Amino acid sequence: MLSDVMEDYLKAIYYLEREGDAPVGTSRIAEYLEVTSPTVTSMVESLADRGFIEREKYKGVELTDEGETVAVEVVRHHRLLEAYLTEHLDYDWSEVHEEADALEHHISEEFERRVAEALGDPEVDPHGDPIPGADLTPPDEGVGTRLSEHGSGDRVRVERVSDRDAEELAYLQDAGIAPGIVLEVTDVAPFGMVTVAVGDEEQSLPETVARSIRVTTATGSEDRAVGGA
Amino acid sequence: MLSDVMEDYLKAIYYLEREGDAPVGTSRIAEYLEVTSPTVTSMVESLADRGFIEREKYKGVELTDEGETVAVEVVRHHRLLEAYLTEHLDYDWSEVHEEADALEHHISEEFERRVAEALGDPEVDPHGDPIPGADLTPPDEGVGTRLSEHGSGDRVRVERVSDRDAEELAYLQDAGIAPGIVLEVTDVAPFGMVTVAVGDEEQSLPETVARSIRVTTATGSEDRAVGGA
DNA sequence: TATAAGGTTTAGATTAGTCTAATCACGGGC
DNA sequence: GCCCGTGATTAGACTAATCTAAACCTTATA
Repeated sequence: MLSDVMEDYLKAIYYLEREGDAPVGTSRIAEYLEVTSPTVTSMVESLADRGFIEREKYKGVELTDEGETVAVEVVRHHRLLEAYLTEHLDYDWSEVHEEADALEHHISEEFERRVAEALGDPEVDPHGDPIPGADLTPPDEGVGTRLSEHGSGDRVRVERVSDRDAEELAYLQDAGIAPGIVLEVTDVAPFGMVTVAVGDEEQSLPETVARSIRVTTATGSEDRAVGGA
Repeated sequence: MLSDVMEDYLKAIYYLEREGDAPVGTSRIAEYLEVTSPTVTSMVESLADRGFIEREKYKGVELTDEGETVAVEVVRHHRLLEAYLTEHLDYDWSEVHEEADALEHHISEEFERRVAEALGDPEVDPHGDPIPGADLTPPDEGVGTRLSEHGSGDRVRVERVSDRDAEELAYLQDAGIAPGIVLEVTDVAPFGMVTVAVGDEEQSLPETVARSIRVTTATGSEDRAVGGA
């Protein structure tokens, strides 16, 4: 069996492959998981020995198909749990991430199945992240465009926000920005600061935050500032 | 923080204190947790150092108040999970134990609270085991008497069955024996083999199984072979 | 093209949890 | 009251995951 820690490394590599360039370097993994580089080096050696990643020394790593399947299963667990906690245990979408992180390694196939069934096999979790299907095909993680790529006057619908940072999530929730919400970019200032109109309110978002929000162009029929599923 | 493993040791000592004589010896813990005696010795040293147990060398161990509180919290998690899985995720009462064992160490206070609320703060889990309250006062684990102590003609109501052995549980479920069921002892054979009438069926139970079933004397008003909550 | 900077790996140590083999303690029976 | 068996502990080793400090590649640039 695979340890929790190994699963965490595979999940991290999965995210990092999709977020930046491949191959994924030691220090990016180290930063993401909050461990030191030598720790990552020794861990990726084991993962390569066990066939979950391809590794080229001094270059970086890439998931093999087998490693990707493991990562996708953990991601499926995570996102199903986020959806379940929100839908059936009255959690707020901004606070489910940590709970899901703790539980994702410890649920059985049976549990996964029953939770998926209770939810009616949803396609996305409360943050708008796609939930991989039971066949563990990697989902398309790149829906829409980054809010940071838009300019003044664009009306967009929020598709997806990052679930990783609790502080950021609390801020977004407070600002009324969530998946399904339609907003309009009113200004882009130096350093990428983006100002958006959400309903009657204006909010300014630092570039890092705007980059982590994925949006699609809003059609005229959609209501401003009204959330959807 | 306390590791999963340490929590498992405290939970094991909690059960063993209530099941047999105190203090609890090394080999009983070793057998219960399926590890070797030297492993237990070294682990109980750490637990004693950290104040969770009193230890007397060559004699055995006993939980301190602090250790007992930790054990009771884990037990609360376990039993709430068993109840939740049965009630809300359509699990069968005979198959929830392992899932609860895996999850009990990883749920937050918040999760515990929300699950308890969703269930309406139940007093017992699906096996009839008492669920400790949020204040973590140790519950009375000794309800009723053991089925093995009864003789021919006794009509009793099943209060509680052990949740530890999946095979035994499957057998009992198949035999129609569950908490709430009323049955009548029709025979006690050598080696403690107990024969009981459950509805129209007769079932013979080995002594070890009969000892793990706790019952109370059935009053006339109760229906035979009809389960209750 | 030589070198310095930045990232990566090696070396060596630490902690937690486990094991086997060997030694030790305690209590019952002669 | 001694001896022996059962159970407990000590001794020593191993694996997984982590760290710090030091040595090592790679690459960009001067």
